[in-house]
Amino acid sequence: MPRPLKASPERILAAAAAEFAARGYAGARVDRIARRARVNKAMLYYHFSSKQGLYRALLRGTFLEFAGVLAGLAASGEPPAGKLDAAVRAMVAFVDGHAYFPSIMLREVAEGGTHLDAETLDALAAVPRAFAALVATGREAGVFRPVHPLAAYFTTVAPILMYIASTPVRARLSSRGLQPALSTEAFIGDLQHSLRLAFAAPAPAPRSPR
Amino acid sequence: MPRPLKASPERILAAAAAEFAARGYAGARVDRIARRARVNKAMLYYHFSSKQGLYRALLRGTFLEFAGVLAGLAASGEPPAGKLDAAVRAMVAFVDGHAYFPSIMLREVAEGGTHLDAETLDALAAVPRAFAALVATGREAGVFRPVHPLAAYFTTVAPILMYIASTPVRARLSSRGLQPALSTEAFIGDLQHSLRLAFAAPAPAPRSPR
DNA sequence: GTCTATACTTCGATAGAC
DNA sequence: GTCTATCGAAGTATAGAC
Repeated sequence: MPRPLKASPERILAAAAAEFAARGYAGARVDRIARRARVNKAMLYYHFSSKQGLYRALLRGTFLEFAGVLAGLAASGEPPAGKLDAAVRAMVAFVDGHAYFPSIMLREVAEGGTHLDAETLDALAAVPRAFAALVATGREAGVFRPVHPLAAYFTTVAPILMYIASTPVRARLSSRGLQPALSTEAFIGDLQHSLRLAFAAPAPAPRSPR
Repeated sequence: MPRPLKASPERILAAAAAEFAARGYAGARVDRIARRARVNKAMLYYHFSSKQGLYRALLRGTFLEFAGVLAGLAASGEPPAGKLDAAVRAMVAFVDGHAYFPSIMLREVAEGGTHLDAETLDALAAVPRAFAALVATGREAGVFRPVHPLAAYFTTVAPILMYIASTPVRARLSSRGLQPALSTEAFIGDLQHSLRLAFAAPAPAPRSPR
């Protein structure tokens, strides 16, 4: 294996992820990305042709990977309530390996998808679609109430993204005594509990009470 | 009233809100803000001294206003479950008058609060604090289960912010047939329903069943 | 308070040698 | 595939007259 670490394109993508997450598309500097990736700017443009091309390549790959994880869960044999818990866990786990994901997702939503082309939009759409498939199995099994799949998606994903992405702000607020602390484990537990209750089909009324 | 419309500082704030929401802090252009506000750049700097100063002034005011709305709800005499519904409605209504709010909030979270000074952080912290007060009244009344107030805050606010801010992306996805439509009314109804179930204290087991 | 004109800086992108 | 050097555009901010 003569290749020392990672090849240039991968190193560039990793550096771009950190930079875009921390500063946003407009705030990101191509020079900084190149420096972090230990390549020069010309190399970066050689592989990705523009700042925009680099951004889209990064997001397309990330969206598809994330959607793949959710699709795997939806197709698993577990009972639906367990799939929901697993989805929450899986999203948090995904973020462990892709620390830049929440920030970039939040930013792109806020930006209205301005920087995305058709191909990247397709990849983005795969994420809620995979989650909807998961919810559908619960509805078909009669254990979830009839929530709109997209409403369920936002109710599940948005708190996770915002909680994780807000870690630095929450740390600042906590250290200044402006906000109580909340550990990831406690948050995940609370959220899983909330979602189970939120989506559960109402217990059927007993046939003859009393 | 000789003054034609709004005074310069207010027009500048309004223009800044639109620009920062659409493009983010780094993407926002002082020239564009000045042009939209129908003042020149020098005027803008005269009133707000810097791009950063303008941004902070805008956010501080918005955070305090939003926190004020929630604090008013928490202090109302309504039953807690009704306060929760009202909080969801109030957040959506707030956004109607402050269309820029969701994008800016999402962006600032993603950015880690980098652009905020102590004073603006104080204003930001007032928002979850007001919501926690609302949740506390429900817990004290015994009708909410013991969720962490901050977890409840994220579970409530994040879906609303993301749903609203994602309107442009969702429109693009819907029009390309990549995603089902979801009206604001349907979303709000689903979310209110979900949150009522999610936070409700479990019904006490009947003393002597059968 | 309001304007025009401009100084100074930084950024995305490329040319061209190796 | 990799580098150095650099160009032109665009950005924040200010000077100075009114």
